[in-house]
Amino acid sequence: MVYKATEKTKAHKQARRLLLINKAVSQIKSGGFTSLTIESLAQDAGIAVGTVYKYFDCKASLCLEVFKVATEIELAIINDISSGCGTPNERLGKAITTFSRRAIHSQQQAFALIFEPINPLVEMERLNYRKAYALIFEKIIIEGIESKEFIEQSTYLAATAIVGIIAEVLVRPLSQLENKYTEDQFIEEIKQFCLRSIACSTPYNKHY
Amino acid sequence: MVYKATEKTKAHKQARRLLLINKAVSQIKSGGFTSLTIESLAQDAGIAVGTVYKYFDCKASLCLEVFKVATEIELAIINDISSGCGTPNERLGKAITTFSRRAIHSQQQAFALIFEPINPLVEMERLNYRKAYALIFEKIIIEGIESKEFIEQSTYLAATAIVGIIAEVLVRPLSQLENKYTEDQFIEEIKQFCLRSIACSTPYNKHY
Amino acid sequence: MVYKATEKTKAHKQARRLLLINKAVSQIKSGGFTSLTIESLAQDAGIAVGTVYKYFDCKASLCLEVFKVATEIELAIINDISSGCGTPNERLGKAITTFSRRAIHSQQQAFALIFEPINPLVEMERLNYRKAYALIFEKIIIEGIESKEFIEQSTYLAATAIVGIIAEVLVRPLSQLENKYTEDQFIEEIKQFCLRSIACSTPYNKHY
Amino acid sequence: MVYKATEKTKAHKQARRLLLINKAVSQIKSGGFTSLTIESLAQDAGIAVGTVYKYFDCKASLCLEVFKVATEIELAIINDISSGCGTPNERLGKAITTFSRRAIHSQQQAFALIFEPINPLVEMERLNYRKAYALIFEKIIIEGIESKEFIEQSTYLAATAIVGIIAEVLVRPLSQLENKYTEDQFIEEIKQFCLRSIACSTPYNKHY
DNA sequence: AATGAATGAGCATTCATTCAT
DNA sequence: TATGAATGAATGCTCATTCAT
Repeated sequence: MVYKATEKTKAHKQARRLLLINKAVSQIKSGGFTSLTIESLAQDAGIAVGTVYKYFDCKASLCLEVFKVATEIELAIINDISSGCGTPNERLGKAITTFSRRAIHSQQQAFALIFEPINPLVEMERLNYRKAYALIFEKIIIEGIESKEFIEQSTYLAATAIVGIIAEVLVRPLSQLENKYTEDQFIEEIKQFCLRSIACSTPYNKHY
Repeated sequence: MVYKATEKTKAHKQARRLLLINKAVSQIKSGGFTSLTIESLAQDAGIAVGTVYKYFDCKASLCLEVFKVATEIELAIINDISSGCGTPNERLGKAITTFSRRAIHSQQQAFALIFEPINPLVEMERLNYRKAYALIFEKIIIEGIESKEFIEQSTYLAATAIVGIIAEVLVRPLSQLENKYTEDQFIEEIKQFCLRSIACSTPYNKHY
Repeated sequence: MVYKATEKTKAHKQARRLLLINKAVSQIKSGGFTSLTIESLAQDAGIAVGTVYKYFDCKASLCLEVFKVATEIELAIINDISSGCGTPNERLGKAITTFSRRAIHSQQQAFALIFEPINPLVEMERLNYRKAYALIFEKIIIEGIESKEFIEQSTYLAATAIVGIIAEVLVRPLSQLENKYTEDQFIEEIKQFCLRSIACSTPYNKHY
Repeated sequence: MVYKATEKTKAHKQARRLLLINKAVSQIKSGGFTSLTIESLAQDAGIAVGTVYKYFDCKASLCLEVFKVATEIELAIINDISSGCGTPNERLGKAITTFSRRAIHSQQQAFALIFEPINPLVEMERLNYRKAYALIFEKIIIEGIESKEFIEQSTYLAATAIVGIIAEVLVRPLSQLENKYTEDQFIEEIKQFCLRSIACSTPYNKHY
């Protein structure tokens, strides 16, 4: 009986945690981590300020959880694409375009997850997240190297560079795209840039 | 006489401004813009809080000034290298390695100048600064395309990508390098990655 | 149960608000709005600075509230007298003497409410307050004109003038009365001055 | 020789004082005493901040001087009119309309001189200024009482009330006139209101 | 377990006044 | 005498965290 009650309690507690995290994710989606305060979160979740501290030690660890959940969703999406069928070249291209498109369409969230300084705890986790991303890209790159589709290179650098390019080109401006290109054209450009470097494929039939 | 006095005064004032800016730069070098408060700056410079406001309207414009001074130093260095002699390939390579090396050695400052959100005024200036960087790289890239050393491509994307790669790989971690590589090796890797994409040169005699 | 708790909480919150407002009123009574600072108020109420902001958005809205509460008390008193029985002449006379007496006895508060510049929000409210005052006086004046007790005239001007006279004669000096007259005599003078103008009644049996 | 030099110096000093006072008057004309700072005044006069303190002990006494000069100009104008020829009724009427017109046309200055809280020193002087005004009005009123044009009354109250009415009706709103009346009509109304009370003259041929 | 009121350190900014040159 | 750079106390406001109920 007691055990069961505890079980129930635990489940309830976990549900509350998730609710809080989801609400927090919503907040960072629209205003970044800056807009996330304990008070606004509590209000949003319909609970008291003090209650938040029953589920999270302090704001830093709340942010950490929020960061983890949000990034894991992104990671899973990219991971799915990467594990799909197709040549490494195709799969890497798809991963890059997907990542790019998501970055454009959730620019504020992408900015928060990739750039926004939050606290040392999160910064450390961000390194892990970047590593995870890199690992996904790296896996494809390694396969491509093995199949001779890609040239020999530092897979760590290549994977990290992809993130850097997309972040710099699409996320950090937190603004409009160059209107010289459509979204599709721009994403295609980015893909080509990355693949030229990794696959060392000379592009043809492209005119600027 | 009066003229001289004014001259002297102006020089003195400019000297004090510079002192403050330098002290501020020191602060952002070790703790980023976050650690820069008017009080800490005043204390650091051995003056009163109110005195800071004799030299700067408000904190926002102080930050702007600090940002400008620090970035202009960086820009000038890269610009010098870019305008030197050598083929576009050589010059772009040199620019990339120089930028990389400086980023590694003043990581906290590089982070502050490239990433740290400060205030809208600085963010606008940052766009200019990024454009200036891109323009330097773009100039070489355009020359390279004209001399057929580089392939046809979006020079805007290429230039921006360079900044993104270096930022992501070297600056954002705000941490140690992968110990697999020496600093020199890593920088060489970055250069190769960028040049492969821009010059589409197949690397040879490289072993990983 | 929950409902009750909310009720209680609300009542408590309202009580605290009132406490703060009352403390603030006390402060303006002795030193005007100038002497009212968030810190002094907090200290006076025995709470922390931050707590004040649980009850009021900002200092401006606190001042507005304080202003409203204090003026509404004054308005209600004058209004009661004005709606009482008696001829317009009698009622207007009573309203003027009551207003005068209160102005004398809470000179600093009267000054704060009528003259002291505070902030745009309060200035706007002050216009409303003056309008409300004028309306009370105007209502009696209009009745008096209808009953031919008062002559035809600009009721707006007449009502405003009453406030002006009392303010100038009793409030603004922020000092002692002419010792030539007793308080009662002086108030009687003011009443006669106003009524002569409004009712155009030639006074008789008065000796100076 | 020394004596002469001192003379010259004194004259020079006096000239500087006047320059400063005039500049200060200009400032309060456009922005009230609030806008008058030692720094803005020094800049306006083309001298150093510290120099201002060679001519005035402190800001309070500067304000006092400025207040005195500005009010004395106003007083002189009203005084001229009051000492002119005509019956007391005519002269009082003229004084009231002149005062009113000046108040409307220099509302900001009128506000500063009549209402704006500055400092205890000035507040005391303001009482003198009001007394001076009252004295001018009083003189006419006393003459009118002697000539039986005006009824017996407290001349102090009557004189003060005039100031109060004009201040309340024209100055304090620091805004537009009721658009029901033209400026001339409104001033005429005010005159009539005052004269009805003081001269106890039943107005005729007026329609509202 | 939940509440939510209370905390208080921390920061940008203003301006009359001083004093060494 | 004139300068003007320097002073520093004072104030409104924020928000993560605590704790009595």
